[in-house]
Amino acid sequence: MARKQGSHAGITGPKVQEAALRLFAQHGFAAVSMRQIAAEVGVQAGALYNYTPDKQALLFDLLRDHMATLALALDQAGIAGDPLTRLDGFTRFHIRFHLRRRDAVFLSYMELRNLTPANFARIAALRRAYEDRLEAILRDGVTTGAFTLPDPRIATMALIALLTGITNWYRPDGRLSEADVSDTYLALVRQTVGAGQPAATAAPQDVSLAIGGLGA
Amino acid sequence: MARKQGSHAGITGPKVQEAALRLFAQHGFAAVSMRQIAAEVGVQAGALYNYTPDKQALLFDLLRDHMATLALALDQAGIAGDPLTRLDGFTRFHIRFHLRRRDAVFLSYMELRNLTPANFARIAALRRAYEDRLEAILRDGVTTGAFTLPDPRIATMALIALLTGITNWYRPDGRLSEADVSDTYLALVRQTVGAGQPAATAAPQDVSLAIGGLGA
DNA sequence: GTCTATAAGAGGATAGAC
DNA sequence: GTCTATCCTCTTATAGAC
Repeated sequence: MARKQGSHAGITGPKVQEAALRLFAQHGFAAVSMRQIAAEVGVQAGALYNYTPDKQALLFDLLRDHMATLALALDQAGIAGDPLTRLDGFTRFHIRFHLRRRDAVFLSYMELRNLTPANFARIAALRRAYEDRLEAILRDGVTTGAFTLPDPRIATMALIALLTGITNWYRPDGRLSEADVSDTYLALVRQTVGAGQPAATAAPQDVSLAIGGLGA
Repeated sequence: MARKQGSHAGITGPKVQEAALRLFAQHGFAAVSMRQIAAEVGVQAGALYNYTPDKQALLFDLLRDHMATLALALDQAGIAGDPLTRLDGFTRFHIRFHLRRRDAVFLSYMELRNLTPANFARIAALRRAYEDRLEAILRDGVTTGAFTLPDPRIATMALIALLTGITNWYRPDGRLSEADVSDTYLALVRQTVGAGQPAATAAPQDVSLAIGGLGA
């Protein structure tokens, strides 16, 4: 939609998107000029308008593409099974996807305010649809008794914030690999939903082993 | 005495801070002009420079004041006792403080990139000190066996993200009161740290009694 | 598709009157 | 302490050459 119909967008189009994404995330939408983006791409400012009607549309396209990619990737992640298995799958998927798209993640939280109301509504609906995928898992888990949660909707928002917050501190060159982080958060998420180790119900089980196979 | 307009030394300064905070949070630092702030305060743009050397310093002061207020308020919250009690106190404090200062919270996460490196380092140190207060609680809880956590530092970051994320969705006129939210998150946080119900600290003790003092 | 040139204005910050 | 006026730079977006 940002692209003129019938343009033979070769390599410049994608480069514009990539440069805009990086610069908007780094400095903020309003702080980045079209000249800066053009310089990053290696063209003059005027040439950018072959790829976007204006700066606003450039931002909206980035956010919409991010949310669409997220939904598609979740579909393709093949998350199925009992609630705990699906929760594990969602957790790993979310961490992996978001750690690899930190610029887009930051933008999609930060620059919503620069969207028109109509465009904001479209992005918010896409985000809500994603949240609902997690909420469905949590509700199923509560129904089957696998999870203990006071309010599945609140737990959904809490978990997404908890997971997405990784992008605020994780550094690829830090002490932890992505796999380390993913494993650690998997355990935290299980505890958060009350599935801990086979959890509060499991503590007695562990002990029962210690005292001579009384249970389990 | 023969002043063209009234001079309001005592009142204009705070009004500048308030207007800047609101506008920066709403539109972004770079998107707000000094003229906009001045209009909000009710003075001309030039007059703002009686209160700040430049726009940058205005932002830094807002963030530094926010972090200083946070640290002071935490000191005054009188959080003490066993780890679970202190965790509960921290949770309630954090939610209450952050829900009442949403603009400053948003700013302090989103506009760090607009600080000079030196100023960024100062704000980051203040934030780190706050995080460390929670981390100390978690480490104590792990030591006493009250909490079960794979990595207290990661759990700290996870909990702060989980709690601060409330500001992304909570609306004072929504279905939940601040007390509702606080209660629900209290339960979630306890589960997250592996303390389950308040009785979770007691569960191991009960068991240890059952098996003859083998446990803690 | 990209360039140069330019329109039309908004931006931060300062000077000096009062 | 606030005003008006101003400097100079940077901004988005367009026009028309190639």
